[in-house]
Amino acid sequence: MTPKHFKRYLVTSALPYANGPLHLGHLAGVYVPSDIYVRYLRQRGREVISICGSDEHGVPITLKARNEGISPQEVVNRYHELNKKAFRDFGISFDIYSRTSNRIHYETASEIFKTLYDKDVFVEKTSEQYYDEEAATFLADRYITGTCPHCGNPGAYGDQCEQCGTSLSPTDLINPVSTISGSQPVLKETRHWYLPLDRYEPWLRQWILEQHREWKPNVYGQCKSWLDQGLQPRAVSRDLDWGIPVPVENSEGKVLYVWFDAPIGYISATKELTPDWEKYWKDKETRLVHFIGKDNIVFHCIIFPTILKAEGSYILPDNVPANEFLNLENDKISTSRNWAVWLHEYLEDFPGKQDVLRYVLCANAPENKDNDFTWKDFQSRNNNELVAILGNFVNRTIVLTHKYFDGIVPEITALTGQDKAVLEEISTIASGVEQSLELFRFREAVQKAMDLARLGNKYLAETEPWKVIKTDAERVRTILNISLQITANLTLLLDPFLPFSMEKLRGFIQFEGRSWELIGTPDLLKAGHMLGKASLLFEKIEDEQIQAQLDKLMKNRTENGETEQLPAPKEEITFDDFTRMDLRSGTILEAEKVPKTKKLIKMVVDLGFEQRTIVSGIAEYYEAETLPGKKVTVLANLTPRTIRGIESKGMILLSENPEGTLHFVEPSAEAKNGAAIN
RNA sequence: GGCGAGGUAGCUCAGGUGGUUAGAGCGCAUGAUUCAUAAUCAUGAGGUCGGGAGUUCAAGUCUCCCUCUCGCUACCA
Repeated sequence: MTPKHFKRYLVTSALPYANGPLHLGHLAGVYVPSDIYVRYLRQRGREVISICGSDEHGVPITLKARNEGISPQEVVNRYHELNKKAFRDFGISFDIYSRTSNRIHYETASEIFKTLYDKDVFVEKTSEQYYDEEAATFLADRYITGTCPHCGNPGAYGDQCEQCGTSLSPTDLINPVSTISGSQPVLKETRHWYLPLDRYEPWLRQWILEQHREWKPNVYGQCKSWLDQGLQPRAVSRDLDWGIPVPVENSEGKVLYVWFDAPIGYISATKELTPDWEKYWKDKETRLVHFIGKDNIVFHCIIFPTILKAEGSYILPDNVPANEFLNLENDKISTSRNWAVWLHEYLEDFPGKQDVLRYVLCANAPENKDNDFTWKDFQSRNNNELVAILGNFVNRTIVLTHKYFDGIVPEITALTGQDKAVLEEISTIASGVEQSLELFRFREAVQKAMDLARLGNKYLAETEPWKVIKTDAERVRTILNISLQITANLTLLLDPFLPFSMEKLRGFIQFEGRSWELIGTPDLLKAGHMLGKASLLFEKIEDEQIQAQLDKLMKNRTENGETEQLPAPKEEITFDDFTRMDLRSGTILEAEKVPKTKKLIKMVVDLGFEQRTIVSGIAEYYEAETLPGKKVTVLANLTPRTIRGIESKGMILLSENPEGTLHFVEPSAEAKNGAAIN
């Protein structure tokens, strides 16, 4: 639990995927916590490096490139630079921000693959996958479209139908079409290498479930869930032309699967940073910590450690403080719906306020469960905490010092019991912050750190220097000296959280100290020291600014919202096509939920000429008991299909709203059972 | 359906190994104060700790059942 036995720290932050810009969810979940952590460690003088970079391989990038008519490299170049700049702008202090399209990464990933290959770690398997004969290439799932077997959407992708949300495999699609050439793909055998996670399961159980019980509950639980469900071998290669070529013979057209090479990017980046990289990756006295979001838990807790373990010479992560997700104004952040706050846009609207966002995201970080970011909360934390508590204390201290002592730190004349208690309290607060940080409890840490500013305000309120000055100027010297010491200590204590503001504050008081170990020192500022020029540390955020952000979000929502969610018009058909469908009016006689399913209801429907058993996935929208007597439209000549052991003869027609709710298409009351619909 | 994570004051959250009147911040009310960006300080009101049963001298904290939210997974128009 206590990290004392570690000599040095290797901190990694999830490599952002280089096919889009960063939003505040990324910052809150991964980069703000990791940056606070490494800044704190540096300040303590610990040996630490912070590693990050762009993850630049994988199918989505090739798709984006294809859509825009540019090369994958151009896509990743664009977002690598954009995201690198966003991190820099927000003071995320990586020691290196690398990228997985670098040569050194190709070498590192290839080497590790080779090592595992030579050790016979992989299993080779042949399977059938779609192949585009015109383009002479295997097709990734996303490159295949076809008709969804479930909802009939003709534009479903090979991995998922975006209309009904079902996840698919390419062979499920009806009439599959290659999006590359438009031709009909054929199934062809292909050979791939698999990482046999199942063989490492006993070891993983031991290592995680026994030896890392201290991991956060959400992380530990997620791992347990995966382990209990049983691990399967996972393909480490793919047929694709964008990525790291599989470094063995007879592997033309095959690259490493992006999940295999991405985490190795941490290693390559370390190599790029320092020739001394091995002491970080191979010395047991290094503490490896991965900061990630919850979507990455399986890769960092199960797959990557398995790779490292199989390789044999690397250390394993000591902790993986994964955060949950941040919602935005009560809704999931969504890139495709443009429901997000983009980092570069934030800085345009709130220039110079990166610390405000860092603060709010830390204080409200989704550490244990999904959390909600609202602009109103952003405003109130800024106005009530940063401005009113921290900024205000600093300001009143500096203003009083200028007013009474011309900006020169006055000397201590005599210490009262209260003065001593306040000075001692500084160290107590600091050690509380330390404890929280060591346990990755960042929201608690920042809360505790702010207590020092609260203490300062309380001290001023109780000692009332503005009153005492009229009767006892000597006493005021001590009071302001102590207030200034608190201010100087604040610059140290809050620096990991608010680096820009503390830099500014150091300028206000002309203080140079940086070391964490100085915290608690009662004379950081010597008597006679001249303060610098000061201004306001934080400013209020007005309602109009908040409303503008809300309006911007709502505008985006209506623009790419509901209308685009409606399915695209289908291609024209003939009357003949239509008449092939035998649509009938019917009435539900019986209905019961199919046991052990979430969505299925089994119904008996009266079609006049006969009674049919039909299974339908509507249990999430209708109670079985309410259904008997309901009139429905039935597609009567659909090929029967056995679902959960029940033969379903026909299909009940339902309308589906953009948000996914289902509603019966009901014939009017006069329609008799079995009446044809045409 | 299976697995996992959650459901604690109006809001956001803390609550090692069960033990006196369940905590913090914000919000709210009242009072004090004016050095300060009408900021600050003090006091107070507010909780059947999702519901039920059980173990125990004693449960927010352990066991079981139920319920709601989120994630993964299965099944599925």
